[in-house]
Amino acid sequence: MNPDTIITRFAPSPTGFLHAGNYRTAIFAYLCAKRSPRGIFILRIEDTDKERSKKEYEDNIIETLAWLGITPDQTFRQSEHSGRHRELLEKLIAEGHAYRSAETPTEENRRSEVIRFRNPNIPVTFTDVIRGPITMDTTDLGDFVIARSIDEPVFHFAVVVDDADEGISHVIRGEDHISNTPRQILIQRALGVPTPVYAHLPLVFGPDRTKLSKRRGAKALTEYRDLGYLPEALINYLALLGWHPENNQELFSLEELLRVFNLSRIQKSSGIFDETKLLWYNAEHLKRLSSEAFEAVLRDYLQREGSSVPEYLEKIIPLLQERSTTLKEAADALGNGEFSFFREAPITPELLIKGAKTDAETAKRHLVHLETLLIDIPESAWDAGFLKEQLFGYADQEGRGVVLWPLRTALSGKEKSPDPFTLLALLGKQESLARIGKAITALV
RNA sequence: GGCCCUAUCGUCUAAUGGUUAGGACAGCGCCCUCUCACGGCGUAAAUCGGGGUUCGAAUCCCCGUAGGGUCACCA
Repeated sequence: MNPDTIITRFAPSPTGFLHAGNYRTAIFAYLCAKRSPRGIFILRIEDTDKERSKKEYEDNIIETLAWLGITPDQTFRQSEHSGRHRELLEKLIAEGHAYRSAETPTEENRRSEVIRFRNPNIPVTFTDVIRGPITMDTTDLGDFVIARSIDEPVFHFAVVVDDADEGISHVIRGEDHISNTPRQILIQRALGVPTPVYAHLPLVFGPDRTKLSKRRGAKALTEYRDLGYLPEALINYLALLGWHPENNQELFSLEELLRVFNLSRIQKSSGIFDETKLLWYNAEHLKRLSSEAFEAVLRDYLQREGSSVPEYLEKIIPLLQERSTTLKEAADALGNGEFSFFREAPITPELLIKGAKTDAETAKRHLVHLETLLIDIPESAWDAGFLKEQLFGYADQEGRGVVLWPLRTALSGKEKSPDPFTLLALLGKQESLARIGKAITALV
């Protein structure tokens, strides 16, 4: 094995939906492994807690990782290794590093016998890549439990065995595991397996500065997909929450991250998950897409949400792309929002003059004049640029607001919309003239 | 409480003994503009406190303080 090859794992327990902080850990572990030659990233489902582990959660983890594009090279389930756990447990007992211990069953702990580790009661020092050397006295751990029975290893024992068997070179996990590390090192020494490199990531908190949790409104990551976020945006945001490149670059694709990511630039202090900044990343990544790619992801999104795809979608893709910060926003704009002008333009005399600061008579006069100008423009020349050329002189001369506001509202039926030239081009000559005619009538 | 970790604008962060403490998001203002969005420009905003060390400290050391983690037959 190449000594530069890094093998990392993401080892969630399928006992609930994972939040952004968990996936940030996965992203860092993935980047760390994949930056090295032939690096391997392993997904290990830690399902030793049989009561609380659920298939539903496991599926969600796999689905989310796939959506993010963080593909594991191998996937294990910890329960698959139970034979190996038992074997090493027996070895430890035979060698005197562990022993069967008689217990008095209590309300919570029903067993009358468990397997305990014979604690040498020594200080253990390990070097964390992010924090430097950390020393802890293991004495107060006592002879801790490593298995509920010979066939039911506890987390601390199972991780050590699996990490060793899978050849994990770097353990990248949350800071909440720092105090677990010394006892795991004790087990490693008893087993005679190497101690991996440890990198304990700072935690991610919610805006209320408390640990991210479902209870406090933290979303399962798939909810962001449903809200119209791009996986690229989540990856980019999460990677830069607690890590920073050497320059000021903010926008990264996964491939770009793979080129510059480095464990040594990870922050020591915990960060706060900021949805506002995530939204900005999403808007930026949406803008970076080619219009073909944008259309494709939007169609996917509409399909997944069960929304209909309007026949004019293709025409307004550029507008949608520029104006949307999420795919949901684009979908909403398409449905009943600012782009519904494609279906209908409900006008009232009030709307037609509202922002023009003029009276109905004047607005009508301008619309009539514009109508005569437009009638002469052939369909073959009917594009936004040319239309603006033809009409802008008049608007400039008469007052832009007083001319353009009635025109724009006549076409869109809305106070807020794209500019009138874009609208004319989008609607086509026939529909545009029909709407202008309607507006003129309304102003009588 | 014991043990452990952490501490720069509201948020994410840069600056590894010498900078007017830099950037980004959000905020605010201005410009562009018929409206909305985009875009451009600008503005405000921080080294937790106290002691050292040093010619010089955001940076190194100590003590406080604050926040967090962990003390399971959960992971």
